[in-house]
Amino acid sequence: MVKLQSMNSIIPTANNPTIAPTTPGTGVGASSLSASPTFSPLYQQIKALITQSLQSGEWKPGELIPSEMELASRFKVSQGTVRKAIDELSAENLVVRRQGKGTFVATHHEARSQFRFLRLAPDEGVPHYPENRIIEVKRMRAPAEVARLLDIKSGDSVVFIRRVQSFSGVPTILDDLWLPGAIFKGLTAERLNEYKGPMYGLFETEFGTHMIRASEQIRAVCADEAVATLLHVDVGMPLLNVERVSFTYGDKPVELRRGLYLTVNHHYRNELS
Amino acid sequence: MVKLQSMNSIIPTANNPTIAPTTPGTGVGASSLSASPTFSPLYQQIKALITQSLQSGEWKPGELIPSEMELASRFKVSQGTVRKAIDELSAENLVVRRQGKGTFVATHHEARSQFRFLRLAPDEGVPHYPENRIIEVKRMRAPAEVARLLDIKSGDSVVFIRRVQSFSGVPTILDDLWLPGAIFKGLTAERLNEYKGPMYGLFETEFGTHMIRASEQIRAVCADEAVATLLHVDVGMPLLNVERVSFTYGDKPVELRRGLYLTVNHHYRNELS
DNA sequence: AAGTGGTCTAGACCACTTT
DNA sequence: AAGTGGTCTAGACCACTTC
Repeated sequence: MVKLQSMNSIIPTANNPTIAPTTPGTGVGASSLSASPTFSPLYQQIKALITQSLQSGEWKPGELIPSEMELASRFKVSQGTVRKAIDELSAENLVVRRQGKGTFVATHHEARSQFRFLRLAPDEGVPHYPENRIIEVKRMRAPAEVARLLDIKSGDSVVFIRRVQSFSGVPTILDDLWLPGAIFKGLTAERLNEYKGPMYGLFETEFGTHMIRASEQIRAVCADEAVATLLHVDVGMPLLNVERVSFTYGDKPVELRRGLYLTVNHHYRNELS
Repeated sequence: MVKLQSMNSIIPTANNPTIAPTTPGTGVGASSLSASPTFSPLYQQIKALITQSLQSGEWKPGELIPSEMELASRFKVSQGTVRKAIDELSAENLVVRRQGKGTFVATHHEARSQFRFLRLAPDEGVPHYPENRIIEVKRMRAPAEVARLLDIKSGDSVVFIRRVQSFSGVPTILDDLWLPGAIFKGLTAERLNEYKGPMYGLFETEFGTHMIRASEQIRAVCADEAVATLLHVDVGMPLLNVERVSFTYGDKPVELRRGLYLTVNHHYRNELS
């Protein structure tokens, strides 16, 4: 009996993993492995395999993935093991489970996930999505700092976007974005302007790049003249400076964003738990 | 056979719940319940019971709770059901599992959880805990806004604390705190000053109040004269204004905190996922 | 060796959705 | 009725810690 599933290195890049079934019916669930330095539970390996399929585009955002039973039979493990793998993927918002329907690949084209990456909420009333105005779109060579954060080479092509978002007509967010040119070919101001809805939805549909997580650093700054003009505020107005790096599958950085938030009638909301 | 565990209202405040065991050996895991409007899975009820014991102080922060087997036998359910309940409590940071040792009640007296509620990190170098200087401690009557957020009556007694926290001698955080006087009796500047380590650790040990989560609203503001003096910065310096309400078991608010963060060499870190 | 949590399986039934 | 995920149980073995 082959029993190799407890080595991390076992999972190959090829399609047919060496994960072996365990003797069924006897209750010998886990294989008889010795203490190995790189122990990885079966469900983690299954999780990695499913993630690979997500990354490779085998199942696209919004699509239904195979049922737990189907995956269990594909990977030759029990349904419970697949379940535990999907549990974690669901907790990380990579997939969404719907009882009675199945498990779907997470997508940004849903009201449900609209506010996962937009933390600015009104002081009064219910959150709603801002209006979008594209100020500028251009291609440029990546400055050293931008290149470092996007994990590309200094001088590589990047797409620069500047936009202003407004709530009920009041300019509130000034965003500067830098995107790797290699991924976002053909991104124009027109495309951004005609597209209604969250930008990450467009990235997902048009450029096959699904953002799965982001890391933000927040500081307080004062508006300079250029910023003051765009946000219709006085020079010196205190603003939140939110620097974000967004990642797609495989923890690959694919967006750098510097947002300036006017927090007179809004606040950045965060839950600590 | 009594089978009532699927009604939310079944869990009494008394110690002996009406959760009934299911027929063992037959594989009839779930009881034969009809669709009930307030369906609550067994493990959720177990979770609620464990939370009650945490809240009542049956098991105090840092202490070992009974093993899964023991809890399973106490509640007359399978170990797997207890496990699922504890899984969630662990995910919510109410308890900490340690393989081979047992499950412990979460405590703020641990390096592990020091930075769960302190999100200000240095731009360079590794995070470390700030030095503490208590500026003022006094009892006062709660203003309307403070009372509202603490869910007490306007005019009720509250403890007010002002402190400055410094990193490597540089004043960086000015905190104003309001605590319900009824809970924090006998809290003095001396106690706060002699105590080394996180304030939530002191609250936990000395006042039996364990913070489990907090909600923050962040804005950008400018330093006024009083603030500028305390933080050794110029008037008008942009600062993060972090308003926090902290909760203990049962989602009861027990702390209101307004922090002003100097973000010249530090930033507020947030992971979006 | 004994006890703890961690993993894995197998099988049953429940709740929900679609056919 | 059939298929999906959700819950519950029972039992086995593994990894880790303590005695």
